[in-house]
Amino acid sequence: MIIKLNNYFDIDKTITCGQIFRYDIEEDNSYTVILPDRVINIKKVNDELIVNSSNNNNLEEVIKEYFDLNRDYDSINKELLKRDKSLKKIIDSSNGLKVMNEPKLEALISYMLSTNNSVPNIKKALDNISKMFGKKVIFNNKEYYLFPELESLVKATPKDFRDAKFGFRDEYTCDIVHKIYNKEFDLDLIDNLSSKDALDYLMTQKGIGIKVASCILLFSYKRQDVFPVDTWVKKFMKDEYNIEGIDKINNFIYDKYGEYSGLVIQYIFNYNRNIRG
DNA sequence: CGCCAGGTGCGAA
DNA sequence: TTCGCACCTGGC
Repeated sequence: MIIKLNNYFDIDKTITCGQIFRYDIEEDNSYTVILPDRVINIKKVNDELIVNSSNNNNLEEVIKEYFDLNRDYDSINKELLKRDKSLKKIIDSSNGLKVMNEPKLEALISYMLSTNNSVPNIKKALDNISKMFGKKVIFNNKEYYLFPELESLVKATPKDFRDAKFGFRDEYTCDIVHKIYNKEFDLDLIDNLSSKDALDYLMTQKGIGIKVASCILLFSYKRQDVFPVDTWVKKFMKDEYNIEGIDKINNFIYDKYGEYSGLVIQYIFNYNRNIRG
């Protein structure tokens, strides 16, 4: 299927900037990405996306929602530049970067895995648990495993998580999966909470601190007013503005960028990581 | 070996 | 409230 793009989309930055973990880069520079209910191969040619999928149900809608292609980023970027001219180099370096809309359970587990962990290890652990409890999909003659449904993942024991290389996060992840299954913890309830209450609610769970909670809200709940402040962003804020401390950074960012803070942080992360190293 | 990776929970001051 | 430290695992 071919999807016409109506504003600029940098598929490389968007996929590889650390928002998602379960993707492969193919020899032709296309990407194979595992979505909740399908495996897709996607490539951008000029202003079109060429997509093949193991499941063509509502494909265009699913792709547009997943990559957040319906939002008018050009207008947002213009507004941000008006508010802060010094953002120009950062916005330019991140042009076409989208904040994706990820499935809730997978985002929760993925970012819980990210605590004191490396991207390759996170990906391996997600692949392992998917292979153990997820549905197999054959796509382009290769085997892929979708991220497990809750009803399947709840069967996993702490040892299963440990075997899947979750490390010391095994008990935390196992515990929260059971709580979600038993309705003691409700991922859908979060939709109705203010961003601050949603952060607090997520942080009642072991293994979820402010960084993980922020990632979940930004990347899975469209909450662009919350934003993860990680080691990269801390370094940038100290080097560029000489601001240190999580509260000071939070206030500084939110005062300047408000409802677009999450997007700006993602731009800064991208800039800091790719341009400056 | 030691150190670190897009942090967090815990106990001690 | 803040501070220091340990923590699975794999790569360097």
